[in-house]
Amino acid sequence: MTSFQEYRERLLGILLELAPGSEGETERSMPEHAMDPAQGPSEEFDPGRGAPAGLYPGIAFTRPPKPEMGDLALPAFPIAKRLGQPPPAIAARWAEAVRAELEQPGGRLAGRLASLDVPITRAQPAGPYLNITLDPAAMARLVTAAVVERGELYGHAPHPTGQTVMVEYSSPNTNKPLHLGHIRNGLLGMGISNLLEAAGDRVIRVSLVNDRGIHICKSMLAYQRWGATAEGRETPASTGEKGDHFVGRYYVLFYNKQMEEQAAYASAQGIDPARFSKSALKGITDADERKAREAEAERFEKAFMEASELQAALGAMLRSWEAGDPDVLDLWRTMNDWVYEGFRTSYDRLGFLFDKWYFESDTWQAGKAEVERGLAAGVFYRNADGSTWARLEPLGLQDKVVLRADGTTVYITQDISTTIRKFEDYRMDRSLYVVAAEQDVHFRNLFAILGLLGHELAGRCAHVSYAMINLARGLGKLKSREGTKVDADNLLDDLHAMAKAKIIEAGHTETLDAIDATAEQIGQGALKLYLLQVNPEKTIVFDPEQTIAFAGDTGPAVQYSHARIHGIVRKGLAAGKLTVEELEADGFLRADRVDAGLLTEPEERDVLRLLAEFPDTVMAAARQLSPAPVANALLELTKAYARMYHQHEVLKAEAPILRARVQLALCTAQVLRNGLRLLTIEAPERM
RNA sequence: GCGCCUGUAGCUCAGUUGGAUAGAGCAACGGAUUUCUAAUCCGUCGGUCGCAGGUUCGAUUCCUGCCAGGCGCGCCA
Repeated sequence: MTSFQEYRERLLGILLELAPGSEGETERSMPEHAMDPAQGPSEEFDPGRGAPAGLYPGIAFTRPPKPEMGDLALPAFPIAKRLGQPPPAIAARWAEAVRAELEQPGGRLAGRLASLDVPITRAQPAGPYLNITLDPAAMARLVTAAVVERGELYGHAPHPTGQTVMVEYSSPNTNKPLHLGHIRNGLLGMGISNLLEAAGDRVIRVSLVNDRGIHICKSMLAYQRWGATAEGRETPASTGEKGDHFVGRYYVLFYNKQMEEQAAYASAQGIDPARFSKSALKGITDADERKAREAEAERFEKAFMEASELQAALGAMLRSWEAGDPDVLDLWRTMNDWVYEGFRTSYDRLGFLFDKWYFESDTWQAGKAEVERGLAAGVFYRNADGSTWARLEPLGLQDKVVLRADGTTVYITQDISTTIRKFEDYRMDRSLYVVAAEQDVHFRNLFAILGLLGHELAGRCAHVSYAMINLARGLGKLKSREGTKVDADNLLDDLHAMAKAKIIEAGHTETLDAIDATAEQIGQGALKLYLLQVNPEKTIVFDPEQTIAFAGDTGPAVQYSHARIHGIVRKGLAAGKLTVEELEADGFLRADRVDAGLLTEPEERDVLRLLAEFPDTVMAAARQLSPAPVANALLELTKAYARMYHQHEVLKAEAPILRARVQLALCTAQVLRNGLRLLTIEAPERM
């Protein structure tokens, strides 16, 4: 069984042998690319390797701009450059050589061209390109057979790479519920993990929970002070809230109380805090004046923090926690358990999976030991005030605190030891951190510090950065404490309701026995494909009303195509156009009942081409560590399929064509399903 | 001020290690089908690829500078 990719590589090799100048030029062209030390490191982690390294490295098939020009194109530029001749002349000579071989199969290549699974029917020069047209019937047979044979693995690399990659994502805080930003993060993490697996890597999915630190103490302190009701302390069970929302409410409460405290402090000092608001600062046009005001704001903030009773209590609580105070630890465990229960519910709903959970509370102390090592090694130094710093200036970064003056750890301290722990646990070849771009500097610092400490693993770590989601209409950044976040659970509920309303409106309630399950799949499909079709480095502007839609380039449109294909098969069976005996267990038609060679309509060939290229897209996406190419390929396939079935009726066609079209539809459904699964989106069979 | 990211049609985005005439969706307008599920299809309209240089046979893509927006430059995480 040959895949289109294997076929194409074989064809490329043969065509290059027929290229002008190939006999004399090969020896000279080999060495310069054969050993390029600069390529070494990137090669090691490149999941999409296997590009044809022929006689002319760097030459590869492209696609002609119009289908009638051919199926594949080779640019003649590299050869033209080497031979010092104009590209069109090269292309013309090349095409002539290919034609001669086609007409006399016993020639130079001993009939290799003629023995290909898919014969060439035309080789034509077009300007600087050699355009190749393939036999459509053979092409259709090859592509459908590949999809049928590989089934749910179509798009996956045929061989494992032997590489193990860890992907960390989600990484929530235990004091606030998940918001839209976490969904983007989780989708990227899941998508990248799925893609690397498809490329043949072994992937370990981990979540690192931020379950300790001064910010966690905020919800704890708030609960300790204001969590009592007449009936005693309230709990998620007593209020009926989801655990993470319950704790998040106390986090917001702390914030609000501290704002009150700040207002009181300001008025006692005779200061108007409105002077320091974002809008007030923005309103100052004079640069010097604004700088002065910002400095003033900073001084005020610092003075308040020093005077704040809440801040002092927070610091005391953190020290108690680090000292192992049983009461504080008890409260901490109780509240964290509430949060985890809430998280579990949300992750299950979204389909996010993890192989391993790391908790900063388990690793932070080992970070202190690493700090001691760094001090001993002279890569860290202690400041006069007692704080400990990593010397990063020689590396072009700024020195970084690794231990506070009071001896407590900071964020990066525990990340040092967590990273080491991860490598001890899994000995992976590579460790990826899917974390927002706000933390670019943090990861540069982290990897630099690990390197300074002499850890070889530093070179195996990489930060997969992505941009944040902004809200349309000036709602601002998705931060939870201001209360302007887009809460994940609420958003999913809204989408579910919208999808359900649409099902009811369309009158599909009678054919659907699981309306709620389907509505959930569609609502999530809309959100997930919307978020995944844009490249990670791009900021997403989120407008719930305008951007989550069910028509056009959307998840539901992809799901709809998938559902309709199943509808056609159901209808074909019901109408006696197809029989159950013809269907294999995997859902495809039996090979001896189908001749895909009958699929020669232009719209059918468009679909076949996209099916053929799907594995390329998956590999490219894995290489780019971005699910976006897959999302966009699915949308393209969906549109091509919709055009096709609109123009060429399946069930009313003559029996042989009917079966060929059903098989093509089934292949399309398979690829849509495979792609959607890479994106953590479900593919309903009815909607 | 310094660093990173982004800038493509009115809006939201694609654009495959630099390749042929830069593509979708939405919106607007006009059409198709008493359906193989209208969550569909066809057509029209819409572009100085932020600006200016440079490298190249060839630049939306690579380099430099500038402009605009975002993020970061915490003993927060």
